[in-house]
Amino acid sequence: MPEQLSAAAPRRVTLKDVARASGVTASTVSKVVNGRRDVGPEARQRVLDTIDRLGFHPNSVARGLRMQRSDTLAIVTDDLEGIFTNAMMRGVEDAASSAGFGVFLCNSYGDRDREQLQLQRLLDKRVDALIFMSGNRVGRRPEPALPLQGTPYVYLYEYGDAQVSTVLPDDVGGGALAATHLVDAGASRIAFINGPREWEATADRLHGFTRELTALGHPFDRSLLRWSPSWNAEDGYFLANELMDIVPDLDAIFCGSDDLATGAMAAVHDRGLSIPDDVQIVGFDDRSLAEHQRPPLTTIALPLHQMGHLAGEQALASLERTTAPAVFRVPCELVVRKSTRGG
Amino acid sequence: MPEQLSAAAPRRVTLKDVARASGVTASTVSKVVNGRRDVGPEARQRVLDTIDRLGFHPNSVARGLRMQRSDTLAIVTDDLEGIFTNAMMRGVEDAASSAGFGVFLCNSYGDRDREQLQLQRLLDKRVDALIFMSGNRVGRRPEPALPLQGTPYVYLYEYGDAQVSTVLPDDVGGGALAATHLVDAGASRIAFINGPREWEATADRLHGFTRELTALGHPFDRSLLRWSPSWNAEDGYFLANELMDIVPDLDAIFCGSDDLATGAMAAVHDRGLSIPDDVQIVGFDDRSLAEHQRPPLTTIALPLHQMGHLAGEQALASLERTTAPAVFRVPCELVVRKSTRGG
DNA sequence: TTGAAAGCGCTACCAC
DNA sequence: GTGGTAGCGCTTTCAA
Repeated sequence: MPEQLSAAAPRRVTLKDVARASGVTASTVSKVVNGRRDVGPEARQRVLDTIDRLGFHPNSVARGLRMQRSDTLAIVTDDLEGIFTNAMMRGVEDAASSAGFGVFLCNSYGDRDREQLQLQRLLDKRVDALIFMSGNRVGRRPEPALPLQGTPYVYLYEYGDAQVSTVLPDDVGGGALAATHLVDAGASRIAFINGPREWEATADRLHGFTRELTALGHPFDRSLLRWSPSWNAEDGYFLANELMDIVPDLDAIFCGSDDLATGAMAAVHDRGLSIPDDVQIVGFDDRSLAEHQRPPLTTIALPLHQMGHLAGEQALASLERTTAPAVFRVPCELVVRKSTRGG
Repeated sequence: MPEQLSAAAPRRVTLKDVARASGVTASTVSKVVNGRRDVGPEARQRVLDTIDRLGFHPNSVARGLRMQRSDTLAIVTDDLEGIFTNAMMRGVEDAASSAGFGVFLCNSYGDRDREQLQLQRLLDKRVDALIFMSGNRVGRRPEPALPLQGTPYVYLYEYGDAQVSTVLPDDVGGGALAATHLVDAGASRIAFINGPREWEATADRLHGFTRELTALGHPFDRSLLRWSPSWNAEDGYFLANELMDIVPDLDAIFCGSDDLATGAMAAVHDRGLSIPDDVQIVGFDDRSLAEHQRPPLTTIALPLHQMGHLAGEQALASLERTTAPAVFRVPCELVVRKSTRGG
């Protein structure tokens, strides 16, 4: 009977195959594969050659069973289609990949039952660590929907009350960045269209913004602050108009999102004013739409990739159980384009 | 010595624990867990109770080793941050999740060496099937960077020359949809700002568009066709202006992307014309920016979630090795908003 | 330096 | 119906 009848799924070569073919036992091959030093040079070479010749690759499942670790991370998110999730996931994947880890992707849709189901599956698969990532909000999240049996986890773009490592953008610093830039660019009557009050980030940004303005000798005129009910362009348009009605000599608007900024720019245009000559605009987020505005929008970039990367690293680090949990505030970055005079 | 010194990572309960605690052997427990019928009712009940009491969950790694299957899919993409990847991934995750499968995420950055590395890891982890997903283009891709050892795979939003199941949007139908809608809406001088020539999709859309127009008794005037060098708003703006210069009585523009349409709308506005009263605009893709345009943009929605879902299902189906590979064209959908008079 | 043996947690075959 | 046994592919003592 021919051994390889179906070429489709040939039996994969195992440790034992290598052992047999190089005239040693499985133990020795295992040692070679794992870089142990207690193997004779000639035996090692023979094994190495055979591995190459046979194209042997260790079965991770078997190794995982034996080692009680799977070299696998998981991202569980409440919104796989959130506008920021992509970039963060790429960061996580980068970090995991560099360490030889795989990453599972789970979407809970923010539903607790679903999260529970997903978590149980992940625990059954023995993932080594979890990353809870929020897609559409920054805010406190409840405990994981399931006791995690000692599996370590970190929060990314969200936080809980547990003793858990947490990765967030530095919103305070982001606000300060906008303030510095606008003052540098010669603005003196500066308004702030902030995002919705419910979002923790908005308080932080306001704080950073006003504090920095004060430090720079341009204390913020609170009457020029607006809390937008949403992050959308429509509200940016409306609020910018409202501001310009009240203060005709307004010369700069800092917006809590690129969408708000887009609306604000439309409002400025509609009055026949020029950006940045009459009014300078700064956005927040650095979504792709920012650079395609006319003029291209100066904005504060959320460090999404770095945040994801850091979360991945922290998840990995948690496996060593050596470091204490911490909260990380990743610096935002000022991206100067044409809607301000700076740069 | 206390058994549970570290509460952090208690030993997990195994099949054997359940067996012991219910006075049967592992075999019997296994049968119960797997819903076998050859177990006595009272034994079954006892086992079930114990499972519940102890909180037993089968170890997937062990099961995977034994069964030679991991209940795991993998997505390998060349662009994790592509504007369409999110939605497709969610579709895949939905399909996988419903079947109790997990999904690995891999980013090759379009780099062949990286893809090779990733694929090898996935094979080592014994994933059951792969989904190759393109993030930023529709086009022929080379063979997988590694012989897949019989692991089945499908293409999503890209295709190769192999005998491989492939999931693509129905671009021909999408073009036709736009034609029908515009004619219904009373347009008679219709232009088409198509995407770049290199993209396979653009030829398909043009074909569907013109064929349908002809069928409707409004043959397409080829002089009103433009091939944009990019998908961006800038080019949409420029080309729309060019078209309006040449044909003053233009009353509709079909654009190959929502970004192109955004540019076209700006051009129309700049001339003091009204949308949709003077000129109707239809986009393509249905990205989130579409519904926030002023007026909100009528567009042809790419069925990204459905495509991902279908790809997931096909990957799952390929495990049964019963169906022949096929290429699927998932219908686009007309989303009527305010930039056209239809609806 | 090498290998025999045990075992990670599970399923399946085949007696009883 | 039930359980003993073997084994999935690997790592790790421990003895030789």
